[in-house]
Amino acid sequence: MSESVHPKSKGNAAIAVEALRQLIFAGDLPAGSQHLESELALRLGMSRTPIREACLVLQSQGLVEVRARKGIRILPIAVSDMAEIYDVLTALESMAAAQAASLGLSDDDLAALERTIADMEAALAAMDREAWAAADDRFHAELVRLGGNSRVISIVAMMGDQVRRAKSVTLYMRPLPLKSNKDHRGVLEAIRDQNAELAQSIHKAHRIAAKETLIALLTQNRLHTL
Amino acid sequence: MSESVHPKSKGNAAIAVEALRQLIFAGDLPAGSQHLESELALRLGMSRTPIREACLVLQSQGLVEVRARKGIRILPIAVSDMAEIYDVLTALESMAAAQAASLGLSDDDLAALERTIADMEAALAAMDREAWAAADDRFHAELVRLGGNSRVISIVAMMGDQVRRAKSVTLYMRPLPLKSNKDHRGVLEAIRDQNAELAQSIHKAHRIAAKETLIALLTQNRLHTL
DNA sequence: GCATACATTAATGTATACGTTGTCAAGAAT
DNA sequence: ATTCTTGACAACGTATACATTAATGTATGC
Repeated sequence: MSESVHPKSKGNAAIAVEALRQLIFAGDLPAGSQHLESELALRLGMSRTPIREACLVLQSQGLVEVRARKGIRILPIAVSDMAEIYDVLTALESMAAAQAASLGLSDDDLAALERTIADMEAALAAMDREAWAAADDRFHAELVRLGGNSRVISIVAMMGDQVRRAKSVTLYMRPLPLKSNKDHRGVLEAIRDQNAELAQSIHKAHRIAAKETLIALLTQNRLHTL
Repeated sequence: MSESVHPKSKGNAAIAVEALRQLIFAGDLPAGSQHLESELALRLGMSRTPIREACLVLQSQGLVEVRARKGIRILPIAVSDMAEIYDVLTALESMAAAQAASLGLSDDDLAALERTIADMEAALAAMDREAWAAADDRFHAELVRLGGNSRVISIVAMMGDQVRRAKSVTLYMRPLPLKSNKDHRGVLEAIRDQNAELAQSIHKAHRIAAKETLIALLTQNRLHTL
């Protein structure tokens, strides 16, 4: 018996996690809004049990807060939260860059990273901001992957989800980040040269600049919460 | 019906999280062992529902792994895991030290940190390893608290739980860490002097040394998993 | 008129029953 | 003898019914 073509092997709880994440990112569940378990259960066409489990997962990822008898609250992201997140990313990614450099990676290992940079350059040339942001995300994810620390990878992945919300808001507010790619290439070269110190310092400076740019944009535009 | 005298205000799920954590740390649920939900439910005198939720929480904290139809598996901590954890702690705590230094904290704010150092010195004088380890934990927790980044605080708290397991094993293998306190005092002084760079570099070196000591002990004693 | 105490109610937390699915073993076929 | 098939079982995943609890509204007393 052919099952459906879709891999149904995911349980309803996993589906709920994905669906709720989508709803949050799409703005269907606005930041600060509160929702009852039964409401979400009805909306997703399943019972409360998988909804509860999904909310626990999302809570552990810092996206929502479950409060007894007050419903599930979509956590707003304040400017101070973005500052905290960027600081964590700065520390962990810089370390990952240094460790990647000291691993003596082959050009083959670095191919994926190089491709993300090429993609960013192509996106810049086409002035395609969405494509640039997507490639930039891949660059950071690939960088920590090369670092080889699985805990860093998962922490960065989680926070990356939250950063995406803020970046999507500010994406069309700022000039095209032409300078940014110089940093990316610099990090790549330093890793290729096994220069850990340089890789770390370039990436750290890059992240700090990105943080200040983002925070300046958010405060200037009175975007206190996202 | 007087139920128990215990404060019932915590839900059963929260109780289960705490109880399971205790069982894991006490070794009643050995690393690598697998346990059915119904077994744990019976053992803690509650139904499967709060047990399931507790296991999800513990899984998000990296203590266990839930595998369908295979039971809850207590994750063993390999030496490579400890290396990863220490690297993360090094990066985040060093940043916290730097940020604490740049905040211009008053002596009052630093009192708690200073007390943990005093406690460590007292424990060393009494050659009380357990007390020293407890005070050392408090030192690191207090340091990141002063850093003021709530995400760093929670990440460090989570990983601290896992480090405790490894430290308890090696606690009586190594010489008393007499040199360690020089570092702690150095970090405190640097924070008081608002010397961010110095605070960061001292703490970073301290953590790297601690990592190498621990890993050397674990490998020498063939403790591949904990 | 205001405050306090109590009743109501609505939403979460928990238990349990049921469906679903992977595992494991026993048996047959090659 | 080994391997493949098949079927029963056992554990999880989900739904639902129930208990618990906190918030809200109402009534009463001061």
